[in-house]
Amino acid sequence: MCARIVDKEAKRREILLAAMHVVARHGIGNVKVTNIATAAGIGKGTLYEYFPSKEAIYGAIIREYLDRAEVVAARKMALANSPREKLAALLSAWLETTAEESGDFLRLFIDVWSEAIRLTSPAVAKVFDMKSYFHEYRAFVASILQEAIDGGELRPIDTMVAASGLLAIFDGIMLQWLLDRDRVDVPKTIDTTLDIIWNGISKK
Amino acid sequence: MCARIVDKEAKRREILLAAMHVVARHGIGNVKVTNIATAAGIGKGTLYEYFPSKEAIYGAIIREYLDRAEVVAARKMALANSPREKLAALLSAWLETTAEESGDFLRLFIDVWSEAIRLTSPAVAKVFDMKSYFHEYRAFVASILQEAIDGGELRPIDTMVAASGLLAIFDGIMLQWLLDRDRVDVPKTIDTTLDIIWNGISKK
Amino acid sequence: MCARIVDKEAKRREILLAAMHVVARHGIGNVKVTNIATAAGIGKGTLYEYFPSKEAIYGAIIREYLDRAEVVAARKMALANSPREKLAALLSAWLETTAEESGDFLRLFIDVWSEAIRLTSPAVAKVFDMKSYFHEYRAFVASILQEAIDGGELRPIDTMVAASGLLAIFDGIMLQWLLDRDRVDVPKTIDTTLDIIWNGISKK
Amino acid sequence: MCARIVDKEAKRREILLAAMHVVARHGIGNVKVTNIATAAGIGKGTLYEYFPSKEAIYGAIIREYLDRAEVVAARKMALANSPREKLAALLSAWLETTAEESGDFLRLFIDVWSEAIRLTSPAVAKVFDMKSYFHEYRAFVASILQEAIDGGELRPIDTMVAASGLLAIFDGIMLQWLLDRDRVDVPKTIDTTLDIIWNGISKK
DNA sequence: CATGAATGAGTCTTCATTCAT
DNA sequence: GATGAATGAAGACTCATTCAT
Repeated sequence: MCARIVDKEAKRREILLAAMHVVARHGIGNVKVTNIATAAGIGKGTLYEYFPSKEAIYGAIIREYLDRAEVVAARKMALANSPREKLAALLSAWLETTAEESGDFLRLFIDVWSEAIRLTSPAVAKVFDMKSYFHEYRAFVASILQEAIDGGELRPIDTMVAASGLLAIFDGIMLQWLLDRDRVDVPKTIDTTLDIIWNGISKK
Repeated sequence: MCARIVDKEAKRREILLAAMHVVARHGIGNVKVTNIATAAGIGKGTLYEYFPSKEAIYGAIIREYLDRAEVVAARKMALANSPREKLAALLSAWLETTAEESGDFLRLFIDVWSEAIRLTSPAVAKVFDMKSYFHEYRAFVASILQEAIDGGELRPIDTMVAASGLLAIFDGIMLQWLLDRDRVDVPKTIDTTLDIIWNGISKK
Repeated sequence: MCARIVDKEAKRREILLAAMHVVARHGIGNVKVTNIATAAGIGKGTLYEYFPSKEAIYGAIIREYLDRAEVVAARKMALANSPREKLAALLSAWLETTAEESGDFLRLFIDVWSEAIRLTSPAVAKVFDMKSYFHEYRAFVASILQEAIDGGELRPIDTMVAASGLLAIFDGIMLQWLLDRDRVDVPKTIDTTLDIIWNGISKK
Repeated sequence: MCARIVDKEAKRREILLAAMHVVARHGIGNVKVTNIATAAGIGKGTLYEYFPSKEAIYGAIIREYLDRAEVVAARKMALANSPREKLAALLSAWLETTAEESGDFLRLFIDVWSEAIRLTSPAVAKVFDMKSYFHEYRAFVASILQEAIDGGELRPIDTMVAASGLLAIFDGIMLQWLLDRDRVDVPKTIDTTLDIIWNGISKK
């Protein structure tokens, strides 16, 4: 008696975006389904028409967050002309995505990690395999480094290890920013550190 | 004057250690007081004889974790003869502390960060000011770098930024290890990365 | 827009009435939320959809009790033609209200006082200021006495003091009834006592 | 191994007095056994050497409170020369007892009533039968009135009813005082009301 | 399709009582 | 006799999920 034609997929996305905002603002541990429903402008029950559980929403949020970063990265990397620029593109893509919404997604960042670590959550695990995801990511960064080594730009090093270090820089700085937004100049820190590292492994 | 004799301080510590294990294993968000009590081999009510609340236990855990790292760091740094060695001492102190207890404290690591971020929790905030703590830590690392610069070993750089980068690398690597213990070789990664960085900012 | 239709206000009242019975029967200090929920024929959680806390229920009960008395009193006083009748109307209004529900509210009576005293309970205090309430009540009774004095029916006395005495008699008799329902004939006691008092302050 | 010779009865009384203070100060519902033990300067466990339960302490407190009033009343009544004076002696005895300890026992008063009403508490019921107690008290007051009637001082009335009214005055005024200590002048109110009543039932 | 009222399992916390020393 | 550490039953409250409308 209350029918309404709706593009399920579009609405699902709408809800997801609302959920992202709520999670970003309140932290993944403090979000109630009511908050999300209200933010999405729908009833609590409707939420369960689009997501099987709260956990599933979390999974989708993480997925979305990572997807966004990937899209931005792809766009930026398309414009990069050297391995050095590619790396900078990659890191700044993450930075931008995380800094979106005036930094509210920053909270999401740590929560992504929290969830990533607790592999106990099956609903999140179902969405995708974080472990593999990050491993592949590391391998990708390593391949960029390898490219630079092959090009004679960098001296031969363990690329996987260096890749870890590089990604670590980003992750770690995000953490610091999260804790103390006023005192950490993220772009500058990333830039300087990347410079240092690049210099450290450059051939000459 | 003839009551059961108990070293309250010792028992408190015992409970704390049990709690650390439980938190490390289950994650700070999934711990129930019952778990802790059971792990400590005591009744639920007894817990409250030693800690005013669950939150207070969390605060004490974080305090303990950081204290341990500090003690180890102090010991290691006493043996260091150069800024380079001091830095290595510092980083490996964190590494060791985090890796203690067959790696269970690793999980604690991310939870420390999680808690650090949710400044909403007053019981934890009361224990100490995380923000200041990490700022001072960064300043300390910066002073080591400055020492190296003054000694002519490193070229002049923004030491605070470089300190951020260094700590970030460490934190980030921990995160990666946390996610994928098998594929990330932490000591090697830290060592290699530190090498790279040192090389990157060395004078020559 | 097609949810279960419920008159929240009506249901709230329904729950309140159930709560009143439970409190009247068990005494305000021995009531568990489960009792109230069961009595109201709802789940524990549902209670909290209508009242923010147990304390708030108490506040609402007290409010309800006093409101009832006031309504009855207003009705009765509208029919009173003399100060003497007004007083009788007032006292019997309290009597009737308290004796309602086959005397169960009698117990409520003492609990109202108990709660009134423990001003520590903010949830109850928020509902209304007991102190002022009873002061105004006393003043109202005093004004009736003053009316009788002005009309030459009573000799001049300290009306506030006499009002205190009058209300005290009523309260005290209720207490006695509460303790020993069989041996205290409330209407008769009130009537006789009011007669005595009126006689005691009548001009002639 | 920790023997100590103690006059059990004296110590029991000591504890009781401490308990009275605590209950008077905090209200019967907010007292913890720890409070009482601390106030009595003994350990929690020791309490149970002298009283079988918390409830039993309450019973003893009520008993003590009533006993005190009785002692004072007996002393005062011995000096009274007329029924009128006897009644005044009786009421003022209660007043003084209740007003003891700068009014802290006032709280005890309402709690005595509360307990009296909840005949559910067997531990208190065991100490004495409140119902009979108050009935006998009423009968005693009635006998004083009868004496005055016999003496030709008062006109013949239902003495039990009048006794109820008289006691009610005291109880009710205590309640009012409890609620609003500043605005109720207890001695004056009792005096005035007694005057009124006496006048109301005096022969001429 | 949409809803939000209803729910009860699950939490933290309190505190009277016990009992080993 | 004295103690206070230990306890667990009990109670207020939360919230993800369901389902009647």
